[in-house]
Amino acid sequence: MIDVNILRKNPEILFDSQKRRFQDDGIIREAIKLDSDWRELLKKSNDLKAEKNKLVREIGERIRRGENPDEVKIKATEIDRNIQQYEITLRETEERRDVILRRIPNIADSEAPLAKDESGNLPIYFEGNAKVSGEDVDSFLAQSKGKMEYEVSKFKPQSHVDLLVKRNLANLESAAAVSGARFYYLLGDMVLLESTLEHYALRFLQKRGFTLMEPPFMLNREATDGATDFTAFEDTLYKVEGEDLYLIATSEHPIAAYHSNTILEESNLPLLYAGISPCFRKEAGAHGKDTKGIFRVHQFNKIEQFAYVRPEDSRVYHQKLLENAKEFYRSLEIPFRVVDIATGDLGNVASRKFDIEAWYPAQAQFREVVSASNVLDYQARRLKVRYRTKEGNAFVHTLNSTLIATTRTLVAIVENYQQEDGTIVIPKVLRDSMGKEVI
RNA sequence: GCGGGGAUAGCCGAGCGGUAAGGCGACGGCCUGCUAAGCCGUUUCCCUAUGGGAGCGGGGGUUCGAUUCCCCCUCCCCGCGCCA
Repeated sequence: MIDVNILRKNPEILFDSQKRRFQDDGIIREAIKLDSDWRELLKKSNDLKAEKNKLVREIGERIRRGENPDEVKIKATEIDRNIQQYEITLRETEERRDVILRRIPNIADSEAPLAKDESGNLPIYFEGNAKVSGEDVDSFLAQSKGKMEYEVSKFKPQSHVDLLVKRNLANLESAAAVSGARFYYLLGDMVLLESTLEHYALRFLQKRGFTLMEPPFMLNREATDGATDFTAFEDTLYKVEGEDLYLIATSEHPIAAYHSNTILEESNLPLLYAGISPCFRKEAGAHGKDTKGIFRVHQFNKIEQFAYVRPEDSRVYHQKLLENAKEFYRSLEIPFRVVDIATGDLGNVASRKFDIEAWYPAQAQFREVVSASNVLDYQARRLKVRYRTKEGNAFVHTLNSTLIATTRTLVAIVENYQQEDGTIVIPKVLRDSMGKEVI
C-alpha cells in the first residue's frame, strides 16, 4: 500500500508512476476523491463525539453531586443518533477508500527501464561459459549481445522432458492421470539431487546470516492480502474448500506476514530469512506455455531470501540479495544473465526488480530462475511492520529474492550438465553431499 | 471434539460500570570530568492538530457511559478424548 500522505501532498508522484507503468491513473483520482470525502466526514463525526463526551462527563458529575441527570441524558441520546448516521457513511467511505488505496501499485523506481511490457526488459549482465548447439549460435549471440563466452556443443542436448522420462527420473503421464497437467512424479536420483540442492542452498544462506524458516504452507485471506494484492493475485491461488485458507504461491507471503502488526527494534535490523516451502500456483494465464515437463508446474519447492531492512538500506540489500543469487548460480557453474525488469512488467508490489535468467541449452533460451524485488514499504504498510526510531515509529522496507525454485534449477542442471549418453554430471559443489558424480 | 482458565501498550502486569495504575526496556533532557545512579519528560493509531477522536484479542448487544455485564468468533494454557 502506498502512503496516503503522498496521495494528499504529492499526488504527482503517483500520477507519474502510473504513467511510467503504462497504467491508467483513474484509480489515483478516485482515491483522492474518496479520501477527501472521508476526512470531511471524520471531522464532522469527531466534532459530534467531542460534544457527546462532554455531556457524558457531565452526567457522571451530576450523579456524583446527587443531581438529576435526565435532561442531559436526553441531549446525549439525541447527539448519539446524529453520530450513528455519520458513522455509517464514514465507514462506507473508509472501506471504499481503503480498497482503492490497496489497489494502487507501488511507485515504480525511476531507474527501471521504461517500457510497457516484458519486451522492454533490459539484459545488463552476463556470466559463464554457455554450451550452444551449432544451429543456435546466432540466436545465442543475439540473446547474449555477444557479451558472453560460449562453446559449440558436440551433440544436440535433449529436452529435460525426454531425458528425465527416458531415464525414469520423472513420470509425467502418471501425474497427469492422477492430478492433471503440470504435475510430476520425481523419481530416484532426481529426488536425491533436489534434496541435495535444497540442503546446499539452505547452508549457503545460513552461512550468510539468514535465519532458516519453514513457514505455514497455507495462509488466510487477510495475511495473503497483506503480502500482495489479493484481488489481483486470486487467480493464482488454490483455495482450501470450506476454510479461510489458501495454499501459498511462495514463502515470500508467510515470511512477509511473520512480523505483521509489530514494532521491531532498529538494532535488530536487518532481519534476514531464508524460507523453504512448496509453492502452489494455478498458472491460469499460461495456457500453451511450457506445457511439457517440469519447467512450469502447479507445485514446486522454493528457497527464498527475504529481508526486512531500514528504508535507507533497501537499495543496498536489493543488490546483496541479487549478488547472493548470482554467486549461487556461479557456484553451480550455470551460465546466466541478469535482466533489469521494465516498469510495465514489475507487477503491483515491486518498485524495482532484477531477474536472473539461466541459459538452457536444449531450449536455446535464457529463462527466469530468480526474481529479486525491492518492495520498499509497500508490504510493510499493508502488514503494519514498523520499527522504532529516534524520530518515532516508521515502516520498514521489505525485499525478496528467489534463491532456487527447485524444478527450474533442476532443469537447468539437466540441460547444462547432460552428456551425450543421457547421463547427468553432478555440479562440483553438490558432489560430496550427493555422494555421486554422475547420475 | 468435551470441560475449565485466559488474551490489557515494545515487554511484564493492575483495574472488573464513571472514562487505562505501576514496573521494565527504549528514546530525549537535567545532573556529572566520563560512566553509573538519581530526577523530569516521551514512548498505539487517526484527523484541517497548543485541540479533538478512536483504542484493552476480533465482531455485535445492553447503558447517558463498557477494559468491566451479555452473545458470537479467533487464538493461547491446563485436563480428558482422538490421532500421527
